[in-house]
Amino acid sequence: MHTFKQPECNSCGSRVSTCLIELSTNQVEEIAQQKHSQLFTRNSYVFAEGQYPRGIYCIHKGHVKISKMGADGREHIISFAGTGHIVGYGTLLAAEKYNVSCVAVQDSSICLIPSEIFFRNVRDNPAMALHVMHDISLELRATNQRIVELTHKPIRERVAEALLIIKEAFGLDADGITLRSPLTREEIASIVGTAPESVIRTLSDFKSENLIATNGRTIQLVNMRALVHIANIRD
Amino acid sequence: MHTFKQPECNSCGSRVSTCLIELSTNQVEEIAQQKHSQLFTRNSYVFAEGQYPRGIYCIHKGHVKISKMGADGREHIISFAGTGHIVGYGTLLAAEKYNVSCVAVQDSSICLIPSEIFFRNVRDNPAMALHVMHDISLELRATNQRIVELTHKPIRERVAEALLIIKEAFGLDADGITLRSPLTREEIASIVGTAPESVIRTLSDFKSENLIATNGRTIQLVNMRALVHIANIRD
DNA sequence: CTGTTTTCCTGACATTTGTCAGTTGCTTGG
DNA sequence: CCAAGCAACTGACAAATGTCAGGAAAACAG
Repeated sequence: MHTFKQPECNSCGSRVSTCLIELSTNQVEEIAQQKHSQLFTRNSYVFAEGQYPRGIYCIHKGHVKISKMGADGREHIISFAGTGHIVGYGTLLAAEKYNVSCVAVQDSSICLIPSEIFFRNVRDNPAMALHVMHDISLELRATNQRIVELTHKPIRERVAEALLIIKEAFGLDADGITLRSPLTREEIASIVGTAPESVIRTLSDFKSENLIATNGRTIQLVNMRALVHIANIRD
Repeated sequence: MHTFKQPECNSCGSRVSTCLIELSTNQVEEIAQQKHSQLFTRNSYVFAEGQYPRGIYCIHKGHVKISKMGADGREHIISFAGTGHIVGYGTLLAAEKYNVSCVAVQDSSICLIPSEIFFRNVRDNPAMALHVMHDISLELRATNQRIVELTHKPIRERVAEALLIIKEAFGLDADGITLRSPLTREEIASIVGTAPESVIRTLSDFKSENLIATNGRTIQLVNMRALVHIANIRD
């Protein structure tokens, strides 16, 4: 978690997949000079609930989870972000302490862009401002969706959906079925909002129905179509 | 639900409690001329899931619920908005169909501000843009909070919390304890994310513990401090 | 490679919550 | 003001999920 060779902003995925696409070459150059880059190992905190934001975080390489402590002391994973994504602008714009934590789930290289330069660009650049609003609004939509799913779907459906969420976030191996995910069963339970045992049991069911195969922590999606059907998505 | 005497923008609460506070007198005047005002009776839709947004809605007087259909066909109430609030800008900025519905829970007078004029002001007025971002970010925070509460708290805690949410949204009568709420037990269940019977049972418990009193649909918060404690809020 | 630790998995059981049926009591519209 | 309809409430039961304990397997550090 110490400073290392700085990633290049010009070749960074965040340049093309986020609101930073609205900036000129000069403006990106300015960010490149002011950013702070760090390597985060698995399970180390990028930021934590209760801290004050100091800027926004560009994920140059790797994956993080956005999570939050429940009243029962159990973690809930709200979402994932990976290479080329930006996290943390919501809280910065709300001018509040973080109410979620951001934790690396793989060794990840992540840059902090200080608040000041972010705000300046948002204020001076309407296209960037609209882009940010657009992204936050999409996040809000996804979160609303999630509320209803977590509240009204039985565990079997939610576990199937969690597998699809993991696939979206981490992708598949070359074989086209093996999840590229470092997540433990407990972390999957934190997506689903249940106990690890319930996840394990449901995965065992899926296995005996030949919908998935497992090999230690690794999961293979054998019958994706059936999983989509079970997940009962209608969006 | 037909056109009627137009409310005055200049004396409207939305002028002072929302992003519209950032606009000049002239700009407000322009909105006043372009807005469409309607009276919505209880249970009538302001907008519905799946429709395309045509602008943002200022609640001049009344209350609405923001809700969403669950996969099980049951309604889930995500939030409330009342006099002086604006709803619907998230979806407009996301440039998507509504993924939530907005329904009047009381007879309400609500104005539609067309997309075009809203976007023009957001684009030309950085202060307004920042204000909008701020508000959406707060909404996102609240929604994240809600996810964890709904997923990790038992029904008793969630019902207590729902009573406090209703108090925040609708306020109390002059006696300082009677909820000014038109909500049915089923609607409360839709906040809590459970069956109406479970809500009724929990309310009966609260009643026998002298935390609340009821009179038909009406609820009185007799021991607020205890309810806050049961709700287990830590924010 | 090997021992140690963590995670995965299973079974039995307790608890919570949902469902169904039926009664009572508001409340609302003619 | 009265009647019809809807909402509130209760009890008994079923189903889903959480909890606890223990063994097997995998991951990891040295």
